[in-house]
Amino acid sequence: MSVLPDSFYTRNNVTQIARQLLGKKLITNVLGKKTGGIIVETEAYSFRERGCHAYDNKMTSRNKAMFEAGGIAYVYLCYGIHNLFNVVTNKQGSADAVLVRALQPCKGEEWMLTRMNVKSVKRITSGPGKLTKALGIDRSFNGKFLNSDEVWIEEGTDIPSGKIVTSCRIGIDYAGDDAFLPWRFSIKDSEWVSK
DNA sequence: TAGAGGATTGAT
DNA sequence: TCAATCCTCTAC
Repeated sequence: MSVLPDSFYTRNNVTQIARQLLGKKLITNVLGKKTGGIIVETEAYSFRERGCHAYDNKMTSRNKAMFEAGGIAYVYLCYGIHNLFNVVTNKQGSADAVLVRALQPCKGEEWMLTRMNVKSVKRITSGPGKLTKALGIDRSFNGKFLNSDEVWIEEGTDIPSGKIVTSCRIGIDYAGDDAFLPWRFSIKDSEWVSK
């Protein structure tokens, strides 16, 4: 199984990357415990629109990872509770990113069950805050390369465009008209996508 | 340095 | 429908 090359991430087309990440495998290796899943839901964010933390090229101590060259992780805390995992894309200085919203577990299910303190693998990764907990991702992953020993993305199944559902992004009402951009992508009929 | 709010979730 | 919970940003 091969890890995605840097050239996958550094393209200047964040929505295409968000679509192509569907079917790929996100894997973490935390304290020797390998866990991961197939990406089934993503959202694209770009500095060109208001839904993005880096809108209008505004760099802060929180979002500076987004301004790095594509191929690293951007992890931040939301609502004081949840770590959200993003894949940084585009070239250095162009702050685009893809939020991973849901996975289909495919590796280390027993560790994920332990982390989530549940007995069934169902729904343990069906949401951006839950999948980071299941995979052991926290803010120490911010800025990590996606070909490191601790987190990486592998080639997976190519999802034909007919199997991809496009919709509006979630939870960004403050973004005005940009909240209606069809930049959320998920695999049709997958039982693993978020609610 | 204080105050407001958020790319969510799960319980009510 | 709402609270949990704390980091981040903005304004003063």
